[in-house]
Amino acid sequence: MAGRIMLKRDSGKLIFATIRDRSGDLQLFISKAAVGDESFASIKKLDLGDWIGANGTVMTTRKGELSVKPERLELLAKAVRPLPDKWHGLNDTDTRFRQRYADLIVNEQARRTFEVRHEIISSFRRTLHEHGFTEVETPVLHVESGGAHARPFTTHHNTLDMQLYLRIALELHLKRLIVGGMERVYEIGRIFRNEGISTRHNPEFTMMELYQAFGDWNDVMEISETLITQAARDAIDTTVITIRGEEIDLAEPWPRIRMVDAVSERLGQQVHPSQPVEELRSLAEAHGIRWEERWGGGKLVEALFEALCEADIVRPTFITGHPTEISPLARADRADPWLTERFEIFVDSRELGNGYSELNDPVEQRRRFEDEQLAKEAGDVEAGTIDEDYLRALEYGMPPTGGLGIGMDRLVMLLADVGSIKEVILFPTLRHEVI
RNA sequence: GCCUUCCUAGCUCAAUGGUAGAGCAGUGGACUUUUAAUCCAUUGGUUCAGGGUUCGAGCCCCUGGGAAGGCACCA
Repeated sequence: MAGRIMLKRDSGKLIFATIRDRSGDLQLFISKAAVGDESFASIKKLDLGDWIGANGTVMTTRKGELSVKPERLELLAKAVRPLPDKWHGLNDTDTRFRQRYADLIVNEQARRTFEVRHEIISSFRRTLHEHGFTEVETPVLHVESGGAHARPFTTHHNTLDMQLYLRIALELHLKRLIVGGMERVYEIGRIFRNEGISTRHNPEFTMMELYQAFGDWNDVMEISETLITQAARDAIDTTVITIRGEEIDLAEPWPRIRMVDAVSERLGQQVHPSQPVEELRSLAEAHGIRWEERWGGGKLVEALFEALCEADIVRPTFITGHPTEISPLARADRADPWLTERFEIFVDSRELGNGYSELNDPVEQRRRFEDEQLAKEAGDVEAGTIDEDYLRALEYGMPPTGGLGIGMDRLVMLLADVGSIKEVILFPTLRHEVI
């Protein structure tokens, strides 16, 4: 067997060493008599952190610990740097994130978190496979930056001499594949947003997006529950998690609340994006929201929701019926053109996912893009532009489709029960280290 | 970008403005059944960097760097 020396207890002619590989810890019982004087002397010189290989027999010590008694022991790789404190581990977040290798060596918690991450992602792939979805890969380098409200990273291709954007969403390419007749596609991929860094935001993060032809928002809400509940079973062996001290069973149906109803209930008066914008502005002002001139009723309703309702959401909840104004790619509600057939999944006040019945009318989509373009020209740096190729795709005919996006990093945070996104990303974005 | 807090040995942490320390790791020694082994001895410092105040600064002040949390933005 092979492993890294994590602990060493030297009692003269007998050395106990705890070695670790990815499957766990094992004790070596190294007897001077069994390995010979010369070899024993070199084993005495081994340090914590060294990688060794050993051949021997399985035995039990007097205290009953299963051990291996080596006849031969080989140094595989020397650790020149000392390991962090064997008892206290590595606490300094700066060192833990910059030197993740050291963090993983000594912190069990860090190893577990990334195992949970792996189990969640592979669980998603299994569930989606069972539902007949095809995994695809779409470009990271985009000519147009679309599919979400976010500031992109820009880059440049030398030979083509063209400006490119790192993708901020997977959406528009995946829906092109629905036009192409692939019917059920998904991608789990990295996206990039040139925005602030916080406990919930990293400039590059992992998104799962799926699109299902002949489905709508109700179908993808159902898939959301299935994906996440099954991921919990696979990754942490339970669907019951504790959020803010409250025990919550993910397997129970998630409440569905319309955004306008949540705000109305909170305010004690009906709110709707169709009402005069002045009324909504004064409501916003009454609650300390700094609104902007270009905001319509829809944006104001969203701002009210964020200010008044978001903080109170603990258990997974579908907030539905987002205003059309803030949902340029979602199909309008068949019963209310001011709202869309859209939902966001909120858990513990954080947005975890987003989905809707996709807008598949190229004429209506062009109108929405034009509104985006106007907002961009008016100074909204996150607004999109008119993606002519996407419109051309829609003109070939996109079947009615339901779409869903889930922020994988935040899902890992939820199930692994860690408070910072840096804990679920192996190498989070940090400033330059001054050495 | 803003606010608050933090940065001392390889790691985890101490140190009223008055000689920079402990535990672990390392080094030397004792020990053939340990479990963070134990015991004896011992090495190790540009106190994040630079400036200032002071007889004297790890500690007070200023500037810069990095981190964490919060706010803003967002998923």
